[in-house]
Amino acid sequence: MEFSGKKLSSALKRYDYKLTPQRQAVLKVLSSSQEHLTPAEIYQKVCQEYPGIGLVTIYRILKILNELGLICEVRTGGNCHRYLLRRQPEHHHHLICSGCGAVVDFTDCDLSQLGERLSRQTGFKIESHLLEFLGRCRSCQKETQPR
Amino acid sequence: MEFSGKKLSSALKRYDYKLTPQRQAVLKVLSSSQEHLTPAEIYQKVCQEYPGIGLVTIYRILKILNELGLICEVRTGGNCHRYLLRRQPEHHHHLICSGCGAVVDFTDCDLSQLGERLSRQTGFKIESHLLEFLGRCRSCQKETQPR
DNA sequence: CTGACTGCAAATAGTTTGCATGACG
DNA sequence: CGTCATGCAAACTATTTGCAGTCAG
Repeated sequence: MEFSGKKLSSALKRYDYKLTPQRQAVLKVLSSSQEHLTPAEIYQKVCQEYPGIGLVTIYRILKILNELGLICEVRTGGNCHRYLLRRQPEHHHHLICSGCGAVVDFTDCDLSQLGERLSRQTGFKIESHLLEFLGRCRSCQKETQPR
Repeated sequence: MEFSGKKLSSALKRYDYKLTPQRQAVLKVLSSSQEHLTPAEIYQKVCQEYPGIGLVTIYRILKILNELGLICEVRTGGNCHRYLLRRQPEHHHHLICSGCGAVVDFTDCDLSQLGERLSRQTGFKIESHLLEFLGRCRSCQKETQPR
């Protein structure tokens, strides 16, 4: 819905990346979606706006954006990656429906204590964490339950 | 090191799976490893014991074991899956080194409250969760730190 | 004996790379 | 204008599938 494209563009410039129409199109798609998109989905959406773009380009742009920390990469248990614009500077987590693959974000987690303890115990310097809850959303609960 | 192969075999039988030498070999490799192995790594180890096995077979066996809940599947941020024998019936989590890919397990996490709250807020029936900490192990901290 | 299991080869899916053309700054 | 970016095709990696022969129960 939103259009934080300006910020994104300047971020790209700041790192000496050129602002090509393809990149703008990808940024626009990402910034106007609340969902976690696969490269293929992004590709399709971008095609509507910028036909002729190559899927390869999507991958390359996503790679850059990910390295710059502008988007966040999720592996939703499935085969391929999904990307979401990183709106909050803080991390966020996912609640994933094992039925339909829907993803709900949440931010509140209190893992700092656990992180500190692990750091103390293992000597690791902890950089980040990934927390995913898996479950079934309301509508999928009504369908066949396993076993 | 350990050999819980007996239990594994009976588990397979219980579900009407045949106990072929290939499956035994895979079970043996899994039960004698404390590390998270990729299908390819498992393949190589099994080959020493049972040359001529196909990588395909590894995949098929892993799929079965995973469905039975005997092994646990991890995506360590990388390209491919890793599998570990599920020794404790309870879940466990991972602390992954972004430098060398080392994986440390830990079990103590207290997410029940968070899970309940999420369940209440979203209507999801939460089945499991995945928690991964990413950081740098002691030796990797000494090497080049980014930026 | 018979259906489940294996192994090969080929197919798929997701992603990356090489290279010549094209365009941002 | 020079360099970085793009797009195509091909390469690559991880994984799955079709099929005929094989073996555990």
